Amino acid sequence: MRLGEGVEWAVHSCTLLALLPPGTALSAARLAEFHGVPPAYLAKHLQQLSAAGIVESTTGRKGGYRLARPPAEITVLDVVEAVEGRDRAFRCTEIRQRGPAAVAASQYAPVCGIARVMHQAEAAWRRELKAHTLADVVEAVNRDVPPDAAAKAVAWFQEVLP
Amino acid sequence: MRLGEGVEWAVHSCTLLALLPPGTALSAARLAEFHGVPPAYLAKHLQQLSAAGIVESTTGRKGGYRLARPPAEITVLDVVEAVEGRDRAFRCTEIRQRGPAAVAASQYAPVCGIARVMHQAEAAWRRELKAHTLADVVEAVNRDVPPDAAAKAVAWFQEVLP
DNA sequence: GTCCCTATACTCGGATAGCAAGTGTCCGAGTATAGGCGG
DNA sequence: CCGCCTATACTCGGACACTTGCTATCCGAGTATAGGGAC
Repeated sequence: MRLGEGVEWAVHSCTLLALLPPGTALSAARLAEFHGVPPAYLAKHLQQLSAAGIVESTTGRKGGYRLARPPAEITVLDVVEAVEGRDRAFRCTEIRQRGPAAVAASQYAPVCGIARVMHQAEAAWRRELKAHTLADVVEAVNRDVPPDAAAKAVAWFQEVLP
Repeated sequence: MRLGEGVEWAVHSCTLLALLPPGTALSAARLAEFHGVPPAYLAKHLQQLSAAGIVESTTGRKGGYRLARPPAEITVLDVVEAVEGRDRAFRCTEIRQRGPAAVAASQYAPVCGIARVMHQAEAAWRRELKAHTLADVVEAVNRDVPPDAAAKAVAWFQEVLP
């Protein structure tokens, strides 16, 4: 099981967007520059966040991305699902209904006992991600970020913002 | 995020092996036949289970696979990790230490706040899988399996076992 | 009848192709801006 | 000096290659078995 790099980039980008002053926006190129990742590829994931309604995009000269809702109303699960999709990681192919012991489909219980366990585990994973909002993440980052890095970030903000 | 089909096959196969009379074994070909899956590919995953010490293999004419431990001492997590690997799904690439706000590596907190959330969620997933043993799965399957399918399975057992 | 030997058939294990999805990149359509021009 | 218009530069969005890992398969090494033969 593997999560794509885009998940990490998306959560970091949303965290940065949460720190933006109201009324301002950051372009995909700026976000990529700040995180040291390929601009074109990050743009792809920002499009997914935009399609999911998590960020809003404004085109034109001073355009860019900004959060579509307050950070406290965006969960980490929202961001992860926007990038990684809403499909389940474990896909039951109903192999219990195949082979020499198979009977009519109507005879089987609605969900396979094995799939039930896997789905319970995934539900726990989602529940944990849903319990943390972007506001929580911002708070944690503000508490852990090195003072020097924070100062550099503020300087960079003042440089790139109008 | 996607789990490979092998996970489903492996758990089902282990469940079937848990129902075997002591002293008997099932070959990869028989397991594949019972589940209606490609024999050669299932064999690959059975090899992984064998390497992980979950099943034991005996070669030769009446050889095959059998559980290496009692079903109550094998968790679903053991099986999943054997097939899917023990690596974390979320891999933190430390992008917080890149870009214009980067400072010396020693300044940063040991784990990124974002990675911590992702790891907590994965820990919840693992905890849930670890809470269910093969014995639990066998019990659930015994409760849910259609009576006709159980009868067919017993007949198939008597046909293929010596 | 019993024991031993050999040939066999079946087993696992690793090495080998094919394909889908994630990864990475590019260019075109559209828009708010900035400057110049006219009034 | 003020307002309008146009050209510009910058933005997003979707369409196009490439690499990694999952999917699928095959063949070779090794062994317990089953049968036959000798004693």
